[in-house]
Amino acid sequence: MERPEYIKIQNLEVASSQTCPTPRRKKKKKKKSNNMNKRRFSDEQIRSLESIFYSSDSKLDSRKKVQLAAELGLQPRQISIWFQNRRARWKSKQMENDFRSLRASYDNLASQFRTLQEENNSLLSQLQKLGELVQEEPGEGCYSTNFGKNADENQAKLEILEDEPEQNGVTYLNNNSKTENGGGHQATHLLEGRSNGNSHSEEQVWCDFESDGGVIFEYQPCSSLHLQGLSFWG
DNA sequence: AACTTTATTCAATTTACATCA
DNA sequence: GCTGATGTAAATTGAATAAAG
Repeated sequence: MERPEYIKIQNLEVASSQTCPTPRRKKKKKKKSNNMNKRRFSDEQIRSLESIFYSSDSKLDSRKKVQLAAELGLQPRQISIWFQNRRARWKSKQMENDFRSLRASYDNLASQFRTLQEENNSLLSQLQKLGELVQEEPGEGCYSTNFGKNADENQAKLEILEDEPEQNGVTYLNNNSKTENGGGHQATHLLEGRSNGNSHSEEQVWCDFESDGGVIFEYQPCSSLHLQGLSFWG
């Protein structure tokens, strides 16, 4: 397919009255050897173009283009090019704004995440203290089991509780987790990790918030939230 | 339906000019 | 005042797409 033959602006005679430098710019300079005579549009021309750009939703039909070109003393092709470049500038500005807004919501989300993480740590610590209290004062009741002696023993006791919850007077929360483990198993993991002093169980639950300069956001046990690859600023 | 022509758009790039250190 | 670096707007290029004949 043959490309249409456009008028070459560089070969046009553009009178200095049609396009002129803005007042604050100092007057200069002899043109270069290739006869290119490129001048910035005047403030008045830019004002008109801008106003049409916003009022016509950034597009211009050909009749309006010819009319505008006549009004501003420009070639229709120059009008087309100006709109084209203006759309590109607008798009790039739009992307900047989108980026700023996305970053703000990310920062907000990250801050909430840290708060929840601290809350979680605090609750785990309370849970451990409660476990220790129960161990010191054994009595009758649904939690009369001795936790904390060793991991194997705890695991065995918890499995019995999970297998026959009703008989043991224990109600497990079922959060419809999509993970293979149910809520009872999560409780097992938490207690197991705490009781044998193994901090790795917590690492199974929470992965590192920041790694390799990028950010991975992954909370596995209770939801399927995965925000990965949000490393668009370095 | 398949083709050519014409017109338009966009992304990427080049060019000319203004400004500043 | 000259010069090189830099930023920006105007213009070009090449590809894609759509409408009309």
